[in-house]
Amino acid sequence: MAATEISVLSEQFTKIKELELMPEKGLKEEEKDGVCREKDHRSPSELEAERTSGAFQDSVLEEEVELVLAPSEESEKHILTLQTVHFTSEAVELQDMSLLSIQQQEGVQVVVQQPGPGLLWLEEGPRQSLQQYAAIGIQQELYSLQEIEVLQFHALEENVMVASEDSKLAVSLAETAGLIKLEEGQEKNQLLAERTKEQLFFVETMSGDERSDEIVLTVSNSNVEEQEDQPTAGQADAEKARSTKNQRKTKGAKQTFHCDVCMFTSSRMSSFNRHMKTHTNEKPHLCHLCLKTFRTVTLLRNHVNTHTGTRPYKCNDCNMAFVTSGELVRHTRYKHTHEKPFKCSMCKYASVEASKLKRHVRSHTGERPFQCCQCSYASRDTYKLKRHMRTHSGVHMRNLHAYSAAELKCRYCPAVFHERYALIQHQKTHKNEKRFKCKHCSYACKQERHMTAHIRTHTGEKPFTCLSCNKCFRQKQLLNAHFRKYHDANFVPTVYKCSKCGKGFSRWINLHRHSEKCGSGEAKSAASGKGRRTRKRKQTILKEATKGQKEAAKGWKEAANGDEAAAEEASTTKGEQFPGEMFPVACRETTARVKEEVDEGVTCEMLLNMMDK
DNA sequence: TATCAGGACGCCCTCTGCTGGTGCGCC
DNA sequence: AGGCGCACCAGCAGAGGGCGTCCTGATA
Repeated sequence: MAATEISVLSEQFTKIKELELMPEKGLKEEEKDGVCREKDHRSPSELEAERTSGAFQDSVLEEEVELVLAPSEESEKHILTLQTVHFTSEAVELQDMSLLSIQQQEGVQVVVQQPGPGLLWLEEGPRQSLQQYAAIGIQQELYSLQEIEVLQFHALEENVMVASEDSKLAVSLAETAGLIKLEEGQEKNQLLAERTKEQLFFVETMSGDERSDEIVLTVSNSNVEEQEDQPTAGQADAEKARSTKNQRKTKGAKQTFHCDVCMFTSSRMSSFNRHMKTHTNEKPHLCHLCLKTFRTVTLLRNHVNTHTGTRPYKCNDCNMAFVTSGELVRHTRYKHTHEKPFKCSMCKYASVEASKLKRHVRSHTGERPFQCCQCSYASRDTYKLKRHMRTHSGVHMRNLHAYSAAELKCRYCPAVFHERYALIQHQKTHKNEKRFKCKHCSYACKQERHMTAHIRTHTGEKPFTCLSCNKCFRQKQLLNAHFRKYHDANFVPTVYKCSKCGKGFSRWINLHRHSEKCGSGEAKSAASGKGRRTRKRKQTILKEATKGQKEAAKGWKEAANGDEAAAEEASTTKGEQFPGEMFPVACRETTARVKEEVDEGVTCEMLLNMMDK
């Protein structure tokens, strides 16, 4: 193949600094957000740059350009990074040059159009001159970008004859890269190889082909001085943010702008520009009430509304009001319409918000992405991890005991603190208030559920009935403990065993009491064993329970078969065989539950298994 | 360019279940 | 005195509801 001859012309030259492209299938090196980038494929050493070295004089890298080529509508994106350089020489030869025009916006964004096949120029003013032309190559040997699997770029040191291996370009480069030479006369665009700083960059595109006839370039506004100076962190972010990878598709098609900092893409320049501001710390809008700053006027306005209490969006169904319309819509769904558009595919759960469904799904998958850094605990959402972290006091110390210049106000009273821990402790004094007071006695407690349970000591209500033995309890946890102990064959009780005499105790405190007199240290073991009286009693209960289970199961089975009357009769009459007046009620409820589950496909065998447990 | 509508994320809360400790009274 | 059941309580964790805030697509 013949080497590419480069004709370079302008004072300002746009150099292809780096090429990143999405290759054909199977060549992907990295794929993110639909963009696959080919990285760092260097040229072979024998590349010979036959170029217009004289045209390159004192070139200076000035602007960085990134180019995305869109060979097809939606699929692959070819990304180039260009840099503009300046040339003192105005010796320009335009023959064999392809032309690209660049519309520079605010010195940052550049969109490339293609009036001609290959030359690229900057459209900085109303009048274009050769000095503004940036060269992108051309020559006789042309290659289709679509067929380039590996692109390699070399910079040619200006005014230096091709001598180094690095500057031996094009042909072998192309060969190595798998370029396929196009026949002369085939319609094509070509960005030409360019020579500067011992690197020659080139990229070739096809023209007359919808796959390549539109290109978008973005030029950063960085300059040599900025590059030499160490920018501040914010500046660095901003500069990085300005470096984008853009894409322009076929005529009339949408452009896509890619953020180089995050995975954001947008087809709108305005949205893109607005997004880029999120990568800077620029917050020009100041709240005159608290001096807090905001990125946008809208955010400031919403914030000021929190000061003034202005909540323009009022709920028609209740007295709630909100700052934004979205809040009102969401509130309406939660409180009034109960519309839950996000439905779980694995259960009946539905939620108002997508994030809630996402969180819920983790209960199915078991995913626990939030790992505690101090123990093996992992949670399914951030809040639980945060709540868990309170159990690690060292974290606790750093977060809670640092001095806070800002006043930390108690949410329940006017008290103010400067230490978060003090605030929390103070607020606990409010929370620890025993707000629930019994109207029958002097008992008071902090939790309503405890008061509910306490009230039952006055009313005698025992709403929790054992389905197996009909024993009633005031608290569900007591019923559960009872059921495990006497009706669950798989239940293995914890036994606290005296290490001296071997006697077992069901509770540690009893062992402790015993050990004080026995002279042994208390030991905890899982050995079995109960008092004789207890064992005998348990055996009796189990015997009765087994009988009751069989009868009840019969009723359930009949219920499962659709014979509600028989089920009712079985559940009630058989239940009367056992002491306690609540069994029939409980059994009826159970029968109803069973029927509901039968409707969902639970088999009789499953029910019997449930009963056994 | 400003604004609206809606999504995404995070925070905080409640409800609930479970476990374990403690104290008391009865057998 | 030992054994046991019950009542009460604290603490942790699972699940989900509700809302504040920020961001973005669409549009006037």
